[in-house]
Amino acid sequence: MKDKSISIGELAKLCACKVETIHYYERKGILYTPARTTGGHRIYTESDLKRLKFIRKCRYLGFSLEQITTLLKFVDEPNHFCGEVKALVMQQSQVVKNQITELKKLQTALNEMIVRCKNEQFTIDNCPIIDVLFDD
Amino acid sequence: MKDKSISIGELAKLCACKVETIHYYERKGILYTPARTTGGHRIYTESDLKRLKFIRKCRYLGFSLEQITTLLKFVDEPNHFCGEVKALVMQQSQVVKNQITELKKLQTALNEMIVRCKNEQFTIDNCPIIDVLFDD
DNA sequence: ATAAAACCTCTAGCAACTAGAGGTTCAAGT
DNA sequence: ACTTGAACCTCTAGTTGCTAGAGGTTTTAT
Repeated sequence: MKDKSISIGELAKLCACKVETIHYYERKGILYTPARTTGGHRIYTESDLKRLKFIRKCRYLGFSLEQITTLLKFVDEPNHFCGEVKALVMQQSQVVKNQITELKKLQTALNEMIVRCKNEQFTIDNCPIIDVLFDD
Repeated sequence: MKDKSISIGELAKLCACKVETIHYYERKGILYTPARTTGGHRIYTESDLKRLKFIRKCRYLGFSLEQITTLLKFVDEPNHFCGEVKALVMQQSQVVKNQITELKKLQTALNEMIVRCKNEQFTIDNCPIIDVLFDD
């Protein structure tokens, strides 16, 4: 019997998330509703663990729960092709690329502001940073 | 009279935001409660416009409304120093820097996944991307 | 005068959780 | 067997920064 049962607390620890997050995923239908003890506590299996780890890894990679739902559908249903997965990953890669581009612009703007401030003892009236922020 | 009055709709257009966003900022206390017409419509001034543009620019730069509240306090109150502003900007710069670092890691991971997929006709059972996502 | 656009307030929704109240069950130690 | 405390249960509401809609009033243009 490799399918030993796992409590929700253990599962949370193993996946580095909170118990409430697991509840939340269950409510959202992204995790299967697990078996229960007679007292009503949730009982998870290795396969639930695998699924939750998958979800958490995807979240880390920036996928939305909606995208993850799609990815899991690919996994759960037969007759899906690698290309469908690849398309999703490429889309996400593009999103991340755009985010990086935007953030680099911000970084430049912020750093320019910082170097402008020659004297930290100046009052706000003479603060070149504030001036920049007020500029159109 | 340079202080011509501005309607909320005009203000929204001038600041490239929605009317509801202005309502929201007012509720949050980040914009002053404006004068009203006898009928109850909000009347804004040039100075409100300047303030909202400041807020929007800060938002674009990634500052939270809480941080913006602090920045505006520096502006509104006397006896603040440039150094306080600089500290906030430097903090934000660091946040952005960390975000970029994280996103670059994600980008690498995603791109590695993409190049692994040699054949888009493979079914999910043979999908190396899915394998990666299931890996610890 | 009328019609349409713009405005008003209030409530609820989004993502992806997080936190808390108030109560029950489980596991370990005696 | 009993007790205690940790872990669990459900349910509701909060977070951030808006956005959308209902249902009604005011303003503006013709």
